[in-house]
Amino acid sequence: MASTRVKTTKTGGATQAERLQASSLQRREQQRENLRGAILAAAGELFLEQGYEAFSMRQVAERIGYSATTIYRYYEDKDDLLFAIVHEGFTEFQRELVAAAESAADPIERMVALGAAYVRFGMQNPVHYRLMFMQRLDFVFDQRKDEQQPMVGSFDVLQRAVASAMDAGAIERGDVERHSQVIWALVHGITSLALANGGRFGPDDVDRTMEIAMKMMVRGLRP
Amino acid sequence: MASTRVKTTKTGGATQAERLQASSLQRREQQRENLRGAILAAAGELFLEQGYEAFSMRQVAERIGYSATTIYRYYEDKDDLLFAIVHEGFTEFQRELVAAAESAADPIERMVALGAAYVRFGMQNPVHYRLMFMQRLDFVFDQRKDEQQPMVGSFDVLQRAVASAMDAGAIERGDVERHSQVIWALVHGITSLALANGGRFGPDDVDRTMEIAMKMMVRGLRP
Amino acid sequence: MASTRVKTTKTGGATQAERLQASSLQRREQQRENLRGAILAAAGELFLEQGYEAFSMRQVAERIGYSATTIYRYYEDKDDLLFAIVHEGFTEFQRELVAAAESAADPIERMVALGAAYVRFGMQNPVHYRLMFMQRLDFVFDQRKDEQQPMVGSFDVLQRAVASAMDAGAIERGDVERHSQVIWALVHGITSLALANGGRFGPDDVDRTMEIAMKMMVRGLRP
Amino acid sequence: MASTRVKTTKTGGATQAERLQASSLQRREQQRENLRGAILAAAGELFLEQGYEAFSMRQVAERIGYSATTIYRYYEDKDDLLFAIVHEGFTEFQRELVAAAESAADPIERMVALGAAYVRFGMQNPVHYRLMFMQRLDFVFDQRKDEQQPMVGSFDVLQRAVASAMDAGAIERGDVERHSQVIWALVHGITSLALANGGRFGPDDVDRTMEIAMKMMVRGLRP
DNA sequence: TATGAATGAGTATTCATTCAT
DNA sequence: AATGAATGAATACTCATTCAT
Repeated sequence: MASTRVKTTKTGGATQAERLQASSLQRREQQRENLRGAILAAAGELFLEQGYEAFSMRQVAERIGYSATTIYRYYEDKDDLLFAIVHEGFTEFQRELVAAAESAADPIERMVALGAAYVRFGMQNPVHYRLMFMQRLDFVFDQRKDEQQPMVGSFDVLQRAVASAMDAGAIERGDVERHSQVIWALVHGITSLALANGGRFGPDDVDRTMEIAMKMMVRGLRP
Repeated sequence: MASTRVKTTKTGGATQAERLQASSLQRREQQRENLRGAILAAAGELFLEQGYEAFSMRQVAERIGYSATTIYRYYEDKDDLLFAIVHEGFTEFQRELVAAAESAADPIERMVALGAAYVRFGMQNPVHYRLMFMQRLDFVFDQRKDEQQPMVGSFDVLQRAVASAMDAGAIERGDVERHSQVIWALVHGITSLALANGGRFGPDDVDRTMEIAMKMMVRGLRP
Repeated sequence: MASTRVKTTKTGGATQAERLQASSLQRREQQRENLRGAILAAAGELFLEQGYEAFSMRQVAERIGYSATTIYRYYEDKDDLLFAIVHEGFTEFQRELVAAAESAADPIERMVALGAAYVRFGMQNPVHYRLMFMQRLDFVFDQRKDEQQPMVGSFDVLQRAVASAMDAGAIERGDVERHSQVIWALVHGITSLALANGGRFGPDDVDRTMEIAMKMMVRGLRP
Repeated sequence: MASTRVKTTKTGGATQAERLQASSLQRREQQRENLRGAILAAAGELFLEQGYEAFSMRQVAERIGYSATTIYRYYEDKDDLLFAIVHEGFTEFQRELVAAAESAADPIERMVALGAAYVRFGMQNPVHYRLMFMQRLDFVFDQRKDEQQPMVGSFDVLQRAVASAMDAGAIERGDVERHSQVIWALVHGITSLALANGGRFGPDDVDRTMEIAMKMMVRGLRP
């Protein structure tokens, strides 16, 4: 019935019909984004609780109280939904890396800050990290998806830091991409081992390990 | 016997039951006593061919020509069997690390040799590496399971190398375990990124990346 | 508009809804009035490409860039749409039979020409033939649906040829309808076996078989 | 418990254990064949009631009161089960053709008897006929399955009849296989049209049509 | 006139595991 | 020591169709 429509607006301007249509469209868009978001959120939760293997479309559907079919209106298939989670994760990841990069003016300090931010993200979002960097690393390198590519963007942040450190003479000159890979490998290694080690590898352990690692990195790359 | 009847009534594509019956004849050649070993071997092969997700008890059973039930006599459940594969992988891994460690007298060279051996193992046994270090890293730290612990043993090899390098004054003194972790993290990071990157990360790339990494490590840890 | 937002948040593989939206722009070119015709054409194509089992309303809708719901405005349900395809097929079928009938003045030659045209139609429109004469033969005899009945019309062409052959004394007198049925059965049998046999029954085989069949028919019906 | 075992046998001869094992095996075989048969029967019924499209593994399972999974112990997949139905049909079909062939000594009469038997089978087993000759004609020509091939066997019966009619000079000499195809096409055409026509094509109609068809065939092939 | 949203029912198939023998 | 039988639960995904707007 029209009752719901009346609620939304009532003031002058355009034709009533036009206003109705416009707001109706907007509402639909809103609803669509809402549900899309709700699915994503539910998927994230489920994934967090049950892990990669147990994650299933049906359970996501049940969690939001919609039929399983409905999900397919919003996400093409399971991979598409998982990809969305990964995408979300990388967006946040990139944000944190950028913030870290901006937090330090000194090239060396910036690199260290980036390393710390990387590991911190992993420790604070273990489920996402696992999905992003361990279970579905294929998404990261899969160019076909995602034009904005926060995956690549994240790596770029690191690469730029390395490049400017080289420019500043803070570290020895060399292949920027490859040096970045080495640093990435180092922090990724620490993070994934820490995550796997679960209980026995507390925040303190990570900090102390990182201290050694960063020191090694800085001294090892010095000109 | 009635058994032939079954064959005649049903032709063409074989039923599960029939496939079992057929392979049952073939299997007598196989050792009876070390059926446990045969299962493990078959499981390893299957795992290598199909990967973690596709690995299934039924297929292992079919491969050795025993009923699925039989496997449960030798391995408690799927995880138990997977653990055995991991264990086997670590045994080989340890062997290669030990060989690498023995190949070099100089403490620094030994550490570099260990790093190279680590990465080489990953590149040459990608399926096992993924299982051991990425998919089921939990096994590594799961003390309850393994008494001989080649997992821990492998790490010890590294730790000893680090310790003796410190003793020899080749690298700065410090917490041996933690330094070892950093090195492990570095090579693990490189290996897992290389594996994930699949096509775009050929042997040459790995070599070049390792060159930088090892150089950074050596210089970074120098007293 | 918010519509662009949808596009940006979600990238890569398109959702159902998005694919619809995209093709919706494209479709304006299409005729509005004879949307019914456009649907039919798309359905025909799809059916031809995918076959009976894979044919689905959703895919038809997607192909013309309208929502699935829209189709239901023009066709009651799936069967109704399929019936329309069959109807179309029979219209063409009748056209070809009529042409064949008119191509020969001699009564016997005309019957042979009809037989040849029948089989040719089947070989050249295998998908439609299967639908019309094998999968949904029920449509042919379903009086309720069609008023113009090109199905019946096609049969009439044959019946008239038989009748005039009888009148001319070219074939023995007898029950026209029944004689026509026999001839229809003969050519239908040949066509359907040829279609089913797929690869092994090439055009040459059909020709040679038809030669025998037509000769048998002609001699068998001679007064 | 042993109680069930005791029931089976109790008389002398071999070791008790041996006897037990033997009868136990036999019983199992029996049971296996029973269930296999029960599935096939249920599948046939279901198929008969619901038709090809609606036929599903789940429903077959439900009908016999077993879990869906169980069926897969006896039939590899849906096609395998359908094939079994077809096979069963062709076995009966061949039996009836052979009986018809043996019922007549005269070559011409034999051919007519075969034609009649063919059509009769179709009219009396419409569902099987449809599956065998219309829906899954691919099974008939699919060499890979079924070594005994009652499909091919059935056709051989006809071919032999044609060959001996030629030898006896009852029909004109010519390509046996092709002549057989024509005859097959004729009776298949009649049968499938009769089946499709459903109500309006009663047994009498079929008889009268066949009368004309057979007469045409006999006269048309006469030397 | 057209549509977006939603659904319920259904599909074949696979899996790890248990149990009585 | 080994097995055949059986199962329950689960999976992703597709379809025709309805309804309010």
